[in-house]
Amino acid sequence: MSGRDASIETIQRELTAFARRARHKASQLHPELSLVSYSMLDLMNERGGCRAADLAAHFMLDKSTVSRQVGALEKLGVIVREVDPDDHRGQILRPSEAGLKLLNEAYQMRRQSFLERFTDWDDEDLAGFARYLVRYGEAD
Amino acid sequence: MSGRDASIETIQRELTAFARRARHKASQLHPELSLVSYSMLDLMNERGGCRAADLAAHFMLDKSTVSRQVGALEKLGVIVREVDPDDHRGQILRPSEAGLKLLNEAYQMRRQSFLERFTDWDDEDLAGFARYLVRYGEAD
DNA sequence: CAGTAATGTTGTGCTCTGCAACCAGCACCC
DNA sequence: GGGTGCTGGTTGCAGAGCACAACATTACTG
Repeated sequence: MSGRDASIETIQRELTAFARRARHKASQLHPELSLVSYSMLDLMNERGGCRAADLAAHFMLDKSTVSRQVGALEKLGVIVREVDPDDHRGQILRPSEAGLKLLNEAYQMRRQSFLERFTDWDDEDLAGFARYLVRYGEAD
Repeated sequence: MSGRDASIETIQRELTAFARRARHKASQLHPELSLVSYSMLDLMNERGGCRAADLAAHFMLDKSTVSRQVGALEKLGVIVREVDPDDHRGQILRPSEAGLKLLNEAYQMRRQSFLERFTDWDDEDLAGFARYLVRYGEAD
C-alpha cells in the first residue's frame, strides 16, 4: 500500500473514531446544552442573528428538526425570535442575555478541556493541525 | 488572543462541526449499516471476535444499547454468536460471511469518498494531517 | 454455602431525526 | 388582479439511538 493510501486510511479511521465518541463527550462536557443546541446558538451568535433555514442548511438538518430545536431553545429562554421585517415568512433568531451567558460558560468548559489536551503540543503543531482541519472542513 | 488560543478555538470548532455531520454523512454513505453498527462490526473483525462487554467499554455505550444493536446485527445475519466456552455468561461475537462482505463494501465506499475529498492534497499534507489526528486521538 | 460481581436481556422513557402534509408570505407572469 | 409556484416554518407521525433500572444466569470468594 502506498504511503498516500496509508495516510487516507489513518485519517478515515481517526475521524470515524472521533465521530463515535463526540456526542458522548459533548454531553459530559455541558449536560444542559446538547452538541447541536450549542452549535446552533453559536452560529446565531457568530452571525449576529440568523434564520431557521440558515441553521438547517448549515447543519444539514431537516427544517422540522431545526424548528423543534429552536422551540426548545426559546422555551429555555436562551434565544429570542423576531419576525424578519423584510420578509414576514421568516424569523430572526438571536441568543438572549441568558443564552450568551450559557454559551460563554459552555465555551469556557470546552476550551478548558481542549487546553488540557493540548498542553504538550507546541504552537506550530497546533496551527498546522488547525489549518488541516479547516481545509478538510471546507470541502463539506 | 494569542495564536495558540486562535488555533485551539479553530480546532474546537472544526472538530465539533465534523462530529455534527459525521452521522449524517455516514448514513448517506452506507444506509444499511449505521455508523455505530459499522464500528461494532469492524471491532469484532479486528479483534477476531469479541464480547458485548468489550463493545460497550470501547464505545462507551450502555450494555443494553449494545445488546440491542447486537441483536439487530444478528437478525440481519451479519454476525454470529457463540457462547464463550471459558465463561458461560458471555458470548463471542464475530462477523459472518455476509458480515465480512458488507464490512468490506462499506469500507470501500467510505474509502472512495475519502479519496475524492483528498484529490488535491499532496502526500506530505496527507501524512501530516494523519499524524496530527493520531496524536490527538491517542489522548482519548 | 452465602454473598458479591460480571454478562446479557428486557421494560420503559427520553431525545434527535426525517418525511409528509399543511399554512402563510412572497414573486412572477399572463 | 388572479393564478402558479417557491420559500420559511410548524405539526403529526414514525423510527433510531440511548440510558437507567430490574432481572436471570453464571462465576468467583470467603
